[in-house]
Amino acid sequence: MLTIAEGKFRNYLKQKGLKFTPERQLVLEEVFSLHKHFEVEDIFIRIRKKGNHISRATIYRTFPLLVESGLIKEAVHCQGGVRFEHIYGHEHHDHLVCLKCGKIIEFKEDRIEELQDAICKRYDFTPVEHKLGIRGYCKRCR
Amino acid sequence: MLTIAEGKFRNYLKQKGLKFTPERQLVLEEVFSLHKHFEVEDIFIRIRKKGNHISRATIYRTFPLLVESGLIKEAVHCQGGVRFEHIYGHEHHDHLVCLKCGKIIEFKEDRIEELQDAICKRYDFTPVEHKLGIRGYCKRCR
DNA sequence: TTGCAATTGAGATTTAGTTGCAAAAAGGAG
DNA sequence: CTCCTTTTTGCAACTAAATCTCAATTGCAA
Repeated sequence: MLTIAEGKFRNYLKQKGLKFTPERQLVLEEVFSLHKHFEVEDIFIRIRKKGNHISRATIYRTFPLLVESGLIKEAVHCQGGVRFEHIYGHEHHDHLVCLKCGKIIEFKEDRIEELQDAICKRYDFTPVEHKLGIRGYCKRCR
Repeated sequence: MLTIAEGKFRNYLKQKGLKFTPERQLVLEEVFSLHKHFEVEDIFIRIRKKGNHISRATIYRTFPLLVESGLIKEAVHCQGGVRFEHIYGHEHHDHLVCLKCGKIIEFKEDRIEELQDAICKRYDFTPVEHKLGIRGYCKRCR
């Protein structure tokens, strides 16, 4: 899984004339060791905790490359910070966000794609991606 | 239109024990003189251009009140900054965002509400609002 | 092995937004 | 209308997130 992602990343870098450095590898590994939404700071702290050295600037510079290469993307914009999530190895999904406890429920609903196509046809628009976020209250916070 | 919005705002403020000040009126007027997405800085500049004085801090403090009172809301999270749009006097709609030119097309599609209800039922979730943003290319940028 | 373009880290810088505080003003009570 | 309490304002200082600068370093292709 990580190996395949690494391959994808290496290809992307090579094709852009960029280099696969130890720092970029650290970021990639850390990103794929998590299985939930994460932000720059999470990755920074985890790499440092393991005793490896990296600067925040490097992580900030690496994230856009991971996005560009199709491995991660900006997640639903929830509370405050910018959060990311994996794309690679995950089906597309959307989010329910609880306004009280902040819990995020992921869901999958194929009819959204159908709707997207119908709407885009109406406006002569070529879709690349969509993000649907439903905010409200989960059953425990209601 | 503005008068009614002002009434709503006055009611909200009174009910919270807050005051309707000339500065808040300026912000309200400026916000409702625009008919598209806007951000704090836009409002600041427009008020200053008209020769009125106001500080950025006051606008930053007023926006949450306008949101709380149901007059405006944070719009689709497009490129960079936080943008707002009117709620009052506008039906709910969602957005197509062109990745190249940044153009925003608003659309209305009732089936999204139906889908939302079906999904929320599935997860025992009580929806308050949703935001659907479709990113892609408009017909001129394709 | 060499050379050059890309990369890194550290800190400076930018940008967006928030906060503390003293002076000013809204607006209800009398 | 005046008084009094509470809120509001503006300014400047501050914070946090992200970006940039630049010298030193390093990958990697030839």
